[in-house]
Amino acid sequence: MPTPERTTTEAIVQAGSALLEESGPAGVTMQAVATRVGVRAPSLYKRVRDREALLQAVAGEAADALASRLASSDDDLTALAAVYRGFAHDRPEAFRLLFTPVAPEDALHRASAPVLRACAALVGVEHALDAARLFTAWATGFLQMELAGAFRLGGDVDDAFAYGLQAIVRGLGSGTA
Amino acid sequence: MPTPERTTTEAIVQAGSALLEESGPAGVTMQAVATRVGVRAPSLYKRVRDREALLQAVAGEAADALASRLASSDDDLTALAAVYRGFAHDRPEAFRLLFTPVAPEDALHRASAPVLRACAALVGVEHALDAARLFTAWATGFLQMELAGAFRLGGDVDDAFAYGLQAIVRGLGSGTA
DNA sequence: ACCTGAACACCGTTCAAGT
DNA sequence: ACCTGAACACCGTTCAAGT
Repeated sequence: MPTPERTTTEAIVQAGSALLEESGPAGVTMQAVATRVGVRAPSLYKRVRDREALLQAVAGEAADALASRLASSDDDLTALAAVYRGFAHDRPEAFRLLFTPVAPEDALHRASAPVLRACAALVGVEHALDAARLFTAWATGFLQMELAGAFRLGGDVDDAFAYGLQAIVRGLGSGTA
Repeated sequence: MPTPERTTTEAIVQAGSALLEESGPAGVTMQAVATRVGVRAPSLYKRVRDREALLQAVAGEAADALASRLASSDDDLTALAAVYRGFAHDRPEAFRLLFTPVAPEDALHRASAPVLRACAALVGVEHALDAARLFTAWATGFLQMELAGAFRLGGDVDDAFAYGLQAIVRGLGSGTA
């Protein structure tokens, strides 16, 4: 006799995301997720291959959320940088997860279209990809350092972010080739 | 009756580093480390508070190794970038560990003196810290993306690295304030 | 004084048995 | 057709007992 479904993949992924922000990656145990969706741990395996697949799904959802925020931003690097930083502040653990081997390989890629457009406008289509990689690498590294507390000693973090962004835009704008 | 010591903290940390590169963070189990130094797992707790402290020590050793490489490099951003990238390629897992919450807070800080000197020469002492943060953030983000395979699609990675470095040096060199 | 086996708590995962 | 208790393998950690 069929049994009604007591949870959904979506609810599981959402529980995983919530636990991730509350307790970090180690807090995302199958048991904690199961409890949160009102089921026993073995039942999760009906919807999710294993814990790694669950974390991948959480990373995928985060990538989509980031992509959607970036897509509704202005297409210039200053606005995109602010949106990117806002996401990292709102969901620091998910942001970190995106740059982990567990993340789907194309996680970043999905979010990169607006950055590519902004870069093309600044340096031309020919160097847009290199420029986007420069911008993304800087922003990602900066935010990870900020989240890790690497900027505790000296200086204002907001100022350092603005300084870096300006220098990059300057460097890209004055490109020779 | 005293028993001779059958291992040392140094051997334990070195075993941890080797296992980290061979099998990633999950491969650094207390049992695997113990086996590698010829002892049983519980004995490790004589030298190391717990697994997290062991990983911290591994991260600390990696930070020292990186600092030592950077210290014997030329004090210009191009040379430092190449050394930084070389370290990330030689010890990718240790490099990743350095930007993880487990890393000692001052891990990066220890390696930053040469970068600060190079930046001071380029933009003056007043903006050396902001410039060093720009450079370090870019290099770190770029290398993490490279290690994660985020550059699989299109373009030459070496070229993208050189392009980014040039744009940053250009942007820093043409600073206004 | 250091090392170890045994034990405990906890986790991921499987599977036969329930409904 | 989905859910669950029971079981297994594995891991981190503690501790009394060995030498």
